[in-house]
Amino acid sequence: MIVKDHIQHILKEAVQLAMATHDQSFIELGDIEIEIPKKEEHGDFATNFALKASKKLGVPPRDLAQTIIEKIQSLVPDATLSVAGPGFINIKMPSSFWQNYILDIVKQGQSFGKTDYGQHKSVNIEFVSGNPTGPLHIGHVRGAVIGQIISNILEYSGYDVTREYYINDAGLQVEKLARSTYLRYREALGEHIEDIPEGLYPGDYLIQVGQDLVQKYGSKWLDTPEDEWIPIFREDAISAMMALIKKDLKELDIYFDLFSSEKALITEGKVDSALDELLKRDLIYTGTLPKPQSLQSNDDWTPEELLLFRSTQFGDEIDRPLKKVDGQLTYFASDIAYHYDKFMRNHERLINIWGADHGGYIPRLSSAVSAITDNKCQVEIKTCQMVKLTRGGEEIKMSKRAGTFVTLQDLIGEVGKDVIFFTVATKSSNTQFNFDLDAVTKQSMDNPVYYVQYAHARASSVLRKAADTFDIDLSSPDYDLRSLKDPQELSLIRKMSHFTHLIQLASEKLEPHIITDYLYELSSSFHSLWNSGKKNDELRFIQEENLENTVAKVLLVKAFQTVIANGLRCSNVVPMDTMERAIPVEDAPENSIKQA
RNA sequence: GCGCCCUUAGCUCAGUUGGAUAGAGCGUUGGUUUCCGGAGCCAGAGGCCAGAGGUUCGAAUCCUCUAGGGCGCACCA
Repeated sequence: MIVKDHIQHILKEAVQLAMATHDQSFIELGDIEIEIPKKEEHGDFATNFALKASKKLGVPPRDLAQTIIEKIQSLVPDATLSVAGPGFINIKMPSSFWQNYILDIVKQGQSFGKTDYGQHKSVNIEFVSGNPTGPLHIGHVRGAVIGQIISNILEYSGYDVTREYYINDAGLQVEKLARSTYLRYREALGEHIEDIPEGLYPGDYLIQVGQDLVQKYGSKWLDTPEDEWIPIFREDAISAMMALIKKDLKELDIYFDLFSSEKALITEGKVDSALDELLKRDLIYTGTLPKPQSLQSNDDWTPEELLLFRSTQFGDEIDRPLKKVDGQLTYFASDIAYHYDKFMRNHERLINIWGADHGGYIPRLSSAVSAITDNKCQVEIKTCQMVKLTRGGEEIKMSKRAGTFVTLQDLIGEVGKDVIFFTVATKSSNTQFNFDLDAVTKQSMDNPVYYVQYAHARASSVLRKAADTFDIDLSSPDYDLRSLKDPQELSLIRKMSHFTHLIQLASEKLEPHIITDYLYELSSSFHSLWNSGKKNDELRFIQEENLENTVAKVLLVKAFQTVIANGLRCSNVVPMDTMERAIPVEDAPENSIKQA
């Protein structure tokens, strides 16, 4: 049960009773919103309903609020209610309500926070999808983190989630990969290769692949024509690159349910049949594009006949090509087929996590998906801005051309997976932000993820100590929780209760930072309560002379630990029972990320 | 030139879909160890929410314009 929903239910009933009192026939008043006040003086829950409805009903807001309050009181006799300010209704639940709530949390354990809000709808989420032309790098990190956490959150919210990686293994880029690999192959056979030509992939990671191919084939391909070795080298290089990428993903604790191949889509004829579908709907024609606006008026421009999709019918600026002049399919064409394929696999929601640099591509794809699925499916595309990597205020530039990019491996080596996840997730995905290496390495002690981990470890420590000191049986059905009456304790429980609806909120907005921010705040309340135990013995968790109180406190700590652990798991961070695994500053690895 | 996104404390960012006195961390100033882990806690300073209009009981949030930054604008994926 989500507490907020429960309260909303009660409020709804109270409003209906109040309407009768005011002699109003039913009027459409919209949703009754419950909010959790920022200030605790404003109670556990609040609603602005009276403010919103007063005009329609012709009753002053405070009067209306008073009537509603009386009705709520009759439904929940032991709640404390008040009218505040211009007409807010503040609701404060009795201590016993919160005390009993921790039993719910402890009982649910790892399931606490899960709901069936998503009704087991099938969601497909596609993310990372880096080209199979090299290892993952800093440009992929945000999509990886956001996609993975959103997947976790959606699962918690009761969706059936399929994590999918789309491999762009057709087209020009993988051909360039094949050519680059061929050069490394010749190099491994003793030939001196000056420089990897402009436009090919110069990265060192292909050296090993070249050597492996010599092991596999010997000098067999040295003097053969291009069209014989290209397919071989393409396949072998792609699988080598995917092995690298999968290794990167494994280190981030990201596992995909499915890797889909663009090439397979084409060879299986799925692209052709998707285009047929669009043709049936009269959305494809052969025509010419207008002159691009980015060209100057005196630039050369020869219009060409192309196969086009009528994306202008859906608000796009121009119609978009499905085939190139030479008759080859465009990436767009196979992307339509790919999304159609996902739809045909019975996914009800299609989510894509993209870099902001693909923003211009959204209108054409979403219009194509709407068209081909007859509006049964709307693709949801979440873009995230690039992460700017800085050290000491200086930006670390990357250049694919020069091969000077920061790999994900470098980043993991320097700051660790948990730090990456938490740091990236804490920012809302559509803002630009600086990932400052100094801030997360030199001062790693102050890093938010350790703060949260420390709270979890502290809770674990209390539970260990309690088990050593007392023989506590937490399975006994009767607890006296009345000693949990301090405002700090009740406030902590209240915050724990927010977890479930924040998971839902995060799953609606597709925003991981809602969870990581929450974990930080919850941890802060716990650390604060802990320290209050220094001054006030009654707040100490373990009270050697008072078993009854200790049991209550231990349950509180257990509940707290449960919520933090669940939240960390959502954030793809493994909860720690001790802090030993954290990297001390002096043992941190040497800086492997150099200024370009 | 056109389109999308962004602008909140010195720095990095929140702000519960229009609510109550705009909040955290870092940095800074001061305090805090008899103790279940001090990687913690408590207090202070720091704001014209980029700027100007508008919408209404009420705006950081919605609309218009302006300034600054990011991204995109051919058949490359």
